[in-house]
Amino acid sequence: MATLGDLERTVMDLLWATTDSTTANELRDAIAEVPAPETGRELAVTTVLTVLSRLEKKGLVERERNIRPHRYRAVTSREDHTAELMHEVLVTAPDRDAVLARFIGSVSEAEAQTLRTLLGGS
Amino acid sequence: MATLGDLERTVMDLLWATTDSTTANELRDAIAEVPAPETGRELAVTTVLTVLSRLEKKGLVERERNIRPHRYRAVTSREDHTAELMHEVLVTAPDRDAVLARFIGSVSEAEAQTLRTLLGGS
DNA sequence: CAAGACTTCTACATCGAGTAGAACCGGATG
DNA sequence: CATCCGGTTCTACTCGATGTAGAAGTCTTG
Repeated sequence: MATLGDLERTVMDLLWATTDSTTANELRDAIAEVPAPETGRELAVTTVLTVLSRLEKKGLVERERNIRPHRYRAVTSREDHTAELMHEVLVTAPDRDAVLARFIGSVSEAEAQTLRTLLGGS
Repeated sequence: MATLGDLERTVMDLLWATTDSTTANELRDAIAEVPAPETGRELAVTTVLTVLSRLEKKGLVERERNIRPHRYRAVTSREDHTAELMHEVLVTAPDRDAVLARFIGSVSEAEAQTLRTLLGGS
């Protein structure tokens, strides 16, 4: 299961935050703005590029290589990715129904309502 | 989010497989029986103990220290643990409803049915 | 073709996890 | 009580993932 490090996570969050592609430089600047990193330090662009390459290898990011400042973007939406992860977790247990039962108990009433709607039919 | 290594996972699976507590030695033997590890090798007991300590630190395992061969057992059931993990994943995304929508689409019809039943009321 | 922008290579530190020997501890036993 | 032994804790080493970035290589464009 693809676990992400802090920086990788930050980058993905930024990529997920926009629909269009971004360049490594733009990302470097954006990262500096993120509140999290105590001292909103400026990372070296190469650092960002390394992370992007790793994320690309993990299949989470893809880039346009034909144009010069390569442009990167997330392969899947954050929602799809998250849902996929949840499913991966679900199938690690043999008794899925039992897990779902516990899971239902952990979501808010509003979310339960959403689920009822989604499951609507038959 | 508590990620487990292969051996840690194997140990948890064994602990989850039984309701009563176990000793490090019993676990060492049980691990040797597990098919997975290519060569069902015999690990050193200290290895098992180290893993158990780490799992204890992670809050997944607890032990009886008063008796001599300490006896270990999982703190929560596999189902509870898995459901908890799923929830942790869910809340990493801002738009939970959207994630749930995608998630519902990824479960089998049988599981969807289970969910309908679980969500029953109102 | 040279300069600057951009990318890839290489490298190192840190951390989690697998693995286990060395040292330590507490109860059984002569 | 001194000893022995199973059992536990300490210490340590390796390996892979991740953060981080300099050095070196490669386009682009004037």
